[in-house]
Amino acid sequence: MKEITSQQQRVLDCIQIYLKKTGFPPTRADICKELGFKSPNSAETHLRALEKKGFISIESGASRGISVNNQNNSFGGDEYPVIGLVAAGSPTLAEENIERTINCPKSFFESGFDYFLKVRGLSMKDAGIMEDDLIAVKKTTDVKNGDIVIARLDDEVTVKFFNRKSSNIVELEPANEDFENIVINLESEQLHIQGKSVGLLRRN
Amino acid sequence: MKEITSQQQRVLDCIQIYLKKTGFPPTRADICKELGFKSPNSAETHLRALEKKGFISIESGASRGISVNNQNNSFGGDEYPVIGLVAAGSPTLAEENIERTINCPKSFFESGFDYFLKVRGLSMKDAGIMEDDLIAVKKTTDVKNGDIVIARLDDEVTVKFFNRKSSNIVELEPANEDFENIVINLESEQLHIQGKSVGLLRRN
DNA sequence: TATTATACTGTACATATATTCAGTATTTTT
DNA sequence: AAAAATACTGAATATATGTACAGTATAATA
Repeated sequence: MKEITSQQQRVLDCIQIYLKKTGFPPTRADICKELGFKSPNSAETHLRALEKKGFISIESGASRGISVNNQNNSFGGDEYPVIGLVAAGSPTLAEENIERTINCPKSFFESGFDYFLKVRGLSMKDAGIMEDDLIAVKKTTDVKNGDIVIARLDDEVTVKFFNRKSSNIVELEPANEDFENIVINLESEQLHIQGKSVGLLRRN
Repeated sequence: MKEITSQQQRVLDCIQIYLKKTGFPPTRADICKELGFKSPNSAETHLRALEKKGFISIESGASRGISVNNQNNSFGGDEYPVIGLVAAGSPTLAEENIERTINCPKSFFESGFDYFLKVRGLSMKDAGIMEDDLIAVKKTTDVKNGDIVIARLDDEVTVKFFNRKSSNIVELEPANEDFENIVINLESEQLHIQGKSVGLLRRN
């Protein structure tokens, strides 16, 4: 699959958005209307280019005969990034990088979520969170005591139970007796709550 | 949503199969060809009936302007049953009943799977399997030592590690020191392997 | 019993739509 | 420097397609 240009990407996005919204592909005219082109041939040439590069297939003669060549053909689903968490045991340097993506229906985890976090270490073992498990993370700062949160301390990211002791004191509690609580004084230390766990995915 | 007739169901199925295969909805003529109708109006009237009953929406004037009204709009996915496992701790009566279904892409768990099993009890706690977790089960009798299997003994179903000690002796091992191994002599007792775990889903 | 819904065939037609041809201009590749 | 790809406008056209109209027949409903 060759390189896609920015305009071709716009057209491809347009097709997928239209598909999601209406349930069927757009016509050349629809694409023009959406992207501001004034000739249906503008859409046509982009479609031919996208077909040539393998991003879409076009059924000749059929109206709206465009299909997006997704390897995993799950429409309605979305690609969610899997972010690697380097050492969740005692938190070390947080090197967040997208390892890959997983196609998963939007509504798969009840309250919606933003990405998967790959777990390292066993600090949350007793909460049933094992090494290489994927935690479905919803980005939010609205967390309650007892929530499993993804927290950042300086450059270190960790997964722990959240427990606010007082207005200034927060404890991050592991679920493994081999690990110790992390006590944070908000006056002297910065705590960034990146989100909370809304689910878990494990693949053997 | 009113009752659907068998013929209307055939048309609805036809639309969804066509969508899955081509990526775009069928024309009236396509439906006729698929179901053996000789007049496009046959398809038309069925479509109108399906629209009236709320199963589909039709964009007036647009070719192939059919969209299926799926509450969870995830095409390409499938409905997988969730089966309740009554007490996985020390195995009790296996009352298998479909609690509900979950829409999930077919390829979500690598080797494919057949249903979700809802876990009761904490006998597999140290393997990261907690109460109410959903185990993705692949139906198979081909299990190796160390696999997490779904096994039936008489009318009791349980989830345990599989460990064949000899040709006649199988041990089912929990992952929780509060529980004890189940030793089965295949000569005197019947062991049915229903399948093995290929993944796990947890929703908070 | 009259009415409505279901389940079709068959014909016809306006229009929605793909697609080709003729240009223009810029950028990238060879 | 020539060729090919990109990125468009604008007009024209064959056909793909929705949709209405005219029938026929049976089952379900009021």
